[in-house]
Amino acid sequence: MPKIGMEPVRRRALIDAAISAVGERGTLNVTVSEIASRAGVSSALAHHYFGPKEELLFATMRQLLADLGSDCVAALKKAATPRQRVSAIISVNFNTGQFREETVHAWLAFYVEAQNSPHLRRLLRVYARRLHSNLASALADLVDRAEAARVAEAIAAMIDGLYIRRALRDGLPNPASATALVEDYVDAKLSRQVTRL
Amino acid sequence: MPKIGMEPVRRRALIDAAISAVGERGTLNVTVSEIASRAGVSSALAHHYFGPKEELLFATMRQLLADLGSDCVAALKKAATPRQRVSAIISVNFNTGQFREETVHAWLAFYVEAQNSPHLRRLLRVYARRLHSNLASALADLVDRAEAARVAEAIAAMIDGLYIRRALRDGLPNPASATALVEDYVDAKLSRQVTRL
DNA sequence: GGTTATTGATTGATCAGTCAATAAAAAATA
DNA sequence: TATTTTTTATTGACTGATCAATCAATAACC
Repeated sequence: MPKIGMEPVRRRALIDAAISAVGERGTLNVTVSEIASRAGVSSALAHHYFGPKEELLFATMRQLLADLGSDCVAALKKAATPRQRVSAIISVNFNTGQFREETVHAWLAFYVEAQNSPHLRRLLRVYARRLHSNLASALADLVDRAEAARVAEAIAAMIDGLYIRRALRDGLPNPASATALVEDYVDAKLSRQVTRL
Repeated sequence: MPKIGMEPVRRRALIDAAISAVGERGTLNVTVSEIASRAGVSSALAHHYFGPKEELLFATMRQLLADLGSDCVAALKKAATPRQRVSAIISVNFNTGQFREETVHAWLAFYVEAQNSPHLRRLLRVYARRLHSNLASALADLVDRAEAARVAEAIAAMIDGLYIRRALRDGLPNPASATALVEDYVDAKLSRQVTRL
């Protein structure tokens, strides 16, 4: 059976399995066996490729971040104006795969685990900073720099908060209304400022 | 040694110990022994009073909610105008014991656990609904009803989001700036509306 | 013959939950 | 009042389950 070159295939399968297992259960308290069996392999193989369980979870988090990152890059590429760039970032968070129930639960689980694990914490901070800087740089063209930083923080908080509420109430804030809520905030803020473009 | 009438004392001590254990570790994955020893008793006693671990955690969550609730009632009592009532609610979330690092971590942990436990989910939903209705009723005097509901949702999301970010970055959004951010949003929204009061 | 893929079986640790035993307070009974 | 009985408080020791991690063994590849 051993076909060679299996390593990348298995790694990816295990990570995908981990995402779906964590997402479905809503917690990082999933067993290695559970993940492995979803990926169609034994738990021993999971350890063979990833070593300790933590390592597999780190890889999973990195994958989640990478997915969001590439969605974000793609969305920004299509945006022509600064205001559109802001909308693109908001939209990515609510309208791509990110806002699926499963993914939302996984994100939340990782957020909590980051409290314990400096490594996970660092990964999440990278995401938070990138989100913030993307927003702030788009906003910097629309309002003054200090205000841009503040608005970016508020938008980011609203996005995170809507994720939590999405996870809690069963699917209540749907993508469209979540997007509308954040956009409305942006409009409210921008309408009081002199736009530079 | 057995002094009678210990039950309420021990229950309270165990709940307090649970809050601080969960808060410090940032996860509900604390052992009954850990909680019990913080409370100065054996794990067997914890089981004696609360039965299964879950029950102790439910009681802990209920305590957290009750604390927030009474802080909220107290703050609302001092508010004279609708606008002040909105501010009071915002301020409670950021300026009382609620925004301490420990408490924030505990909240987050409970949020995640609620994904698995319908019972916890119900408890949290009560909190979310109360927050929303408090906000919406205050806002209903300032903007039209539909808009009030939307703004309330946005404020609630921002509050939750700032909690997450507070938990993630080490203490970055301090109470004052968190409050300012939300207040600024409220002002931005209200300034575009005809106030009725 | 060395490398890669794969697993079943095993080990060791951790924990939730139980239980029998101890002791003091309170209640019942003599 | 003196005694026995019941109730309440408390724990150490134990049990059973769960799981992460290891390892030796098997087999295909090159």
